[in-house]
Amino acid sequence: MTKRAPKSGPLSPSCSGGSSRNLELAVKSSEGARRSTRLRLQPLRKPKTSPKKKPVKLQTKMPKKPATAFFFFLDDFRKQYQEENPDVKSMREVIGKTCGEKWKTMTYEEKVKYYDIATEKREEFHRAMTEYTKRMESGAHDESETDSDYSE
DNA sequence: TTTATGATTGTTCCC
DNA sequence: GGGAACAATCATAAA
Repeated sequence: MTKRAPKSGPLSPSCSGGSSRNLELAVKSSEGARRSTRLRLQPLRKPKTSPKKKPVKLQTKMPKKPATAFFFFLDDFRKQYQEENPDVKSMREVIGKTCGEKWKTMTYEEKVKYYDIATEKREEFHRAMTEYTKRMESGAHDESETDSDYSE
């Protein structure tokens, strides 16, 4: 267990009239950006034999994957938890489980604001990736560029 | 000093 | 369709 949970849909967007539009948008935009993302998400993937951790910086210019709704909730939850439990230092052990459990008990209406944020971020991510892909195809993937990025 | 670990769910991609 | 990787965070451990 503890592996990745089966793909249980993040609640049907049609369940609520709240920001279902955003969710629809996300679906549409992802469909369009899918091809583009594939171009640059490929190098993002590490070989299966690689350790679990991220390669730190494969391509600094590459936009990172946007956080999911759960992650935005996690961020909120973490701050709140820190305020309520300033003595608890082993947050990494508690937050994950506690937040996960609470997430499951939350209603769609409670979650929808986080889905909203995640959707916006995802759209930004897709736009950034489209731009990035264009630059790559234009031959703008200069190594010195990634380096100079630091020396701004 | 630097990097990996763990714990969670959602999203995305490849096979 | 399903499996796998990666996204954030951060105290702690290990190299």
